[in-house]
Amino acid sequence: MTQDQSHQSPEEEFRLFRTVCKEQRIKVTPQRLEIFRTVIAAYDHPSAEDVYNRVKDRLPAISLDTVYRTLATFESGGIISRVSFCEDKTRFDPNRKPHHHLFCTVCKNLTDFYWANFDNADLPPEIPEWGYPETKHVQIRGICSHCSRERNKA
Amino acid sequence: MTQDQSHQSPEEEFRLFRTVCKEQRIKVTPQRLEIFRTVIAAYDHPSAEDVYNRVKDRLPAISLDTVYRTLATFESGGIISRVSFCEDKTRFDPNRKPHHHLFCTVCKNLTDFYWANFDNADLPPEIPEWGYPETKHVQIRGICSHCSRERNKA
DNA sequence: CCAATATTGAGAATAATTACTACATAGGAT
DNA sequence: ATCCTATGTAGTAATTATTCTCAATATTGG
Repeated sequence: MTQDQSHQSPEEEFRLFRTVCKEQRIKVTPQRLEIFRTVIAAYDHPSAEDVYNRVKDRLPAISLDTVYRTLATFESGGIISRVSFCEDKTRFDPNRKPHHHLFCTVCKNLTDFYWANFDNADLPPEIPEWGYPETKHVQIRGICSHCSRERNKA
Repeated sequence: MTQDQSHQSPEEEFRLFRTVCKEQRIKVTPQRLEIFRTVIAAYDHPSAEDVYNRVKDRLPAISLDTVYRTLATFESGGIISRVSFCEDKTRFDPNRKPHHHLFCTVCKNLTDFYWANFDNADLPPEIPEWGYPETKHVQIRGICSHCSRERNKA
């Protein structure tokens, strides 16, 4: 619902990016910077190809593979996460706060939501038996209000 | 955890299958019967290719495409569901009870679990604003006890 | 500034899934 | 029970997302 990605000045953004690169021990390259900017500012859970198309405006020579590789790097550094339950492509998510997902099966839009009660709830007793959970996510699929209205028109 | 797929006699299985086909208005074919049997009895969330390999023992001429199409048919008829958040292939799930998933990121095994408290909990108030939910699932990723033990040996 | 090393772009490769087509078959009408 | 037609099937080819290879290039610690 609320999607308050941090929109900061280019200088701040660049400083943040340098810090991140230092932490992850990866080199600062123009490609990575643009991908970082793009994905951090994205509100719509873009796919790798979406990111590629947006970045191409500023770096026309960039390759799709670089985007894939960079997103994977950012993912393993914990800067973004990967959402793969949508029907087709993998999509990327810069939201670092604990959150959950609403997926509209008609327009394929993905929306974040927060649910503190769930986050704090005790897991069922069989989980510790199973092993060691690292992440827990709720995924709600349905039809968003917009698509539902469109559908009722027809 | 507990995976009590109904293991019934072949005759019962066949009767059930005929009923299902009648309901869905699809033809009874040997291919569909074998796929039905296989997937209903599966305890491990098989991929389309897994199902294909199992069915081939009984129907050596079957094509992978038929398996894909049949699984899609069964899915739209609500007989099985599709789990696509695993890293690679889509996997299929014959469990019709409300349930959730544990995914081991090491061995890629997928385990069902039940959580009535979650199923009955009220959703956060922003959901009705968003639209009309149809399904809600919890997905827990982590390391299962078995893999954790293996890892500690090394 | 330079050398060591990581990263990139281009195109090819891989893997999962779907489309197409000609033939076969199930099952309702007769 | 048999015929007819819609539907399903196998085989092959296409598509789509993603990853690999490798030579050329860029980055950064010293």
